[in-house]
Amino acid sequence: MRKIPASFYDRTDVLQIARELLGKILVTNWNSVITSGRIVECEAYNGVIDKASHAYKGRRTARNDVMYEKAGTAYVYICYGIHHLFNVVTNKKGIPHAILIRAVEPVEGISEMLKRRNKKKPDYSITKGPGSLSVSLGITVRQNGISLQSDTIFIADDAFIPDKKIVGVSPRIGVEGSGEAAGYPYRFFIKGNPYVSGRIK
DNA sequence: CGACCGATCGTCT
DNA sequence: GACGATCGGTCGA
Repeated sequence: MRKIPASFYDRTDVLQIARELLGKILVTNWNSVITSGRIVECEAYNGVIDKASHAYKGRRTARNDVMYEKAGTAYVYICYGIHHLFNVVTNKKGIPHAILIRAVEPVEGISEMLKRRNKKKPDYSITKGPGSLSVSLGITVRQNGISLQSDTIFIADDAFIPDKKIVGVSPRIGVEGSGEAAGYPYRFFIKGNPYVSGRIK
């Protein structure tokens, strides 16, 4: 199990990177409390030409500034006032590509996740959906802008690669208002995995 | 299990 | 002043 190198994120094809993120392991380590989960669902946001992206038409504000950072930076923002959504920045500095991690399957630290979620027993909702996984892994906007080469939050590769046959592709969730972009097949997920959010599994 | 709906507040217009 | 890259509870089947 090794930390994914910066070169993994520093590529031009955000769709390809999103596809390859499936099966990788998102790890957080706060004061030696480790929680991790295997990525089973993510969505690509294709920069300035993607109407569903925060950086559509080169939009740049205090919130999305980190999208223009170098590849392998964490972009975390608040949605609906309560939910912290974790994204990975890709491509060269100045090109605002990002991938939203939407769901993971718990690997390590499940009892800690239960504490953070205020639950007694594990169920599939514990890391299903971007807001939920952030609570379980202890991710908040405090991590916005930090490097995924750090030791507190990173993505690891344990050489597991999902078979092509079990990788599903669909339009993204929650972007109905984005015109044509709403239909783009930019969501990737592991078919049949119970932690995958949304309707299409 | 699906459909619906209210919560909640930072961000941008 | 309106609107989210959402969630969890409730209701009905």
